[in-house]
Amino acid sequence: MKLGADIARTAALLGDPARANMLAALMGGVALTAGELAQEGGITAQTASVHLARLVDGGLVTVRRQGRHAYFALSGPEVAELLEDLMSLAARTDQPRPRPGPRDPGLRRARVCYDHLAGELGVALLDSLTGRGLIQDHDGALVLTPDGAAAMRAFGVEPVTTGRRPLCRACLDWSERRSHLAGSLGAGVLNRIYALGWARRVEGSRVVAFSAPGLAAFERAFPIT
Amino acid sequence: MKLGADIARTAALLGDPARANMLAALMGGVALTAGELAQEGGITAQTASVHLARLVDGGLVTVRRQGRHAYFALSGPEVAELLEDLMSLAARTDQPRPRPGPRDPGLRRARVCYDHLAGELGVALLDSLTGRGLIQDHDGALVLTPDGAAAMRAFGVEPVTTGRRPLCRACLDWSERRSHLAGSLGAGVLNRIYALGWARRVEGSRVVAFSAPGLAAFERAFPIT
DNA sequence: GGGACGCTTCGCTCCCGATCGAAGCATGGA
DNA sequence: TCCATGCTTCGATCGGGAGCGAAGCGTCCC
Repeated sequence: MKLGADIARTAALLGDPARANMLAALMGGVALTAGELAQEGGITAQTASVHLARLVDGGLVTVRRQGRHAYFALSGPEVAELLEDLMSLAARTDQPRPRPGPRDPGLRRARVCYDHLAGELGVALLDSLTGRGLIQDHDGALVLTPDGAAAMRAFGVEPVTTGRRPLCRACLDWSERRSHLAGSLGAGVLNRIYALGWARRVEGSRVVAFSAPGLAAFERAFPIT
Repeated sequence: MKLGADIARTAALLGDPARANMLAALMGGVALTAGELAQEGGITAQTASVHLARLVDGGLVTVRRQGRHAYFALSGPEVAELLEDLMSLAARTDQPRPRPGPRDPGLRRARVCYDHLAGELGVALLDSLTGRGLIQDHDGALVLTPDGAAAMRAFGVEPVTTGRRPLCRACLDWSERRSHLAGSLGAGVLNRIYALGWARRVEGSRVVAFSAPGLAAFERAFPIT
């Protein structure tokens, strides 16, 4: 049975703490340079270089070289989802839970999960959409209703499915233990939130910082019924 | 950023070839003894014992001791899905594809994916259900229609959602590169197929062997439209 | 009870790979 | 042109853990 070798080769890439930390940092969705990732992993630049080469070789990460910098990013949403699943499973597993979620209140409140909104506000977003019948939740399978498509267009997001990526997808929120909205629609909503100026990314962190009026507008647009 | 440590700890468990092979063997859905798993992993009993203890400790595998035997099984469908995702990602990654799927024709034809049907027939099953409007596929999110629920009851499967597990779920078929039906409904259908005597498990393998009349009945029950 | 069998624990060896210092090699700016 | 910066390659060290032989321990069967 050589079947497990494929699993092992990929899983081993995720099994090193330094690499896992670098990948976790990349879940912010932005590309980072080798130096930044070395710092994230708590290792020197030489070591990081070797690790990153292996991640690229394994297809988990893509690299784009610009001048004397090398920018690394996750190779796609599937990788981010795999990492999220691993975190979920690891959290479920730890009976003596050493860390019931991010300690940082900002991270718990609203953060980026690859390219969509996670945390309390991410869960609230999906709750609002399902509560108003704009998205139907069939046992974890999310379906955008016609009303929902109209509402999304009114909000400024065109509900189109890009490539093989699902339009809606339930992503288990690692801190909230409930689902938030992923998929291309989730990415579109977050982009729209940026475009409307309701929130912005905090430099060097996964935190999404809402302004006071932005938060009010968000709660008006996605009320909890 | 100690966040990656959780990922690494769990992923490292999957990153060893011997452990990965044992887990792959457990994807057949049946519990196996430590000795059988040692053989699957290509290692001695002592080494397997250590590996299995770590898998149990990591929450990926459960153990049930009966007499002088110890039966091991995956701790749940999430683990099987994680393994399937890893295989998918590894297959996508390998540009010079050394193995475009299982070489065994029986495995390609019909096999067990934890507790539901995979392979050509598994894909055909879902194709039939979606083609006849019994299941709607919204970008990978599967929804059983009222007609579908009636058809399932007529077939002898009660479409109930058990616990937190989704009723329908699209599971990317590793050999076919298309989706087949997972979730509790997928498990129910396979159980019904066994109960009807259409097919049976091949001892010590993931192959599901259909009898000639069983295959004919299957194709009559789930016709390709 | 005695022996066979299955799993686990102990002790030891050995190898892979993670790590870093130092050097090499590009790019960009002065 | 010369230096600073960022990334990569080379060489060497070192530790964790995978592996097995041997022994221990519980269970089943005669």
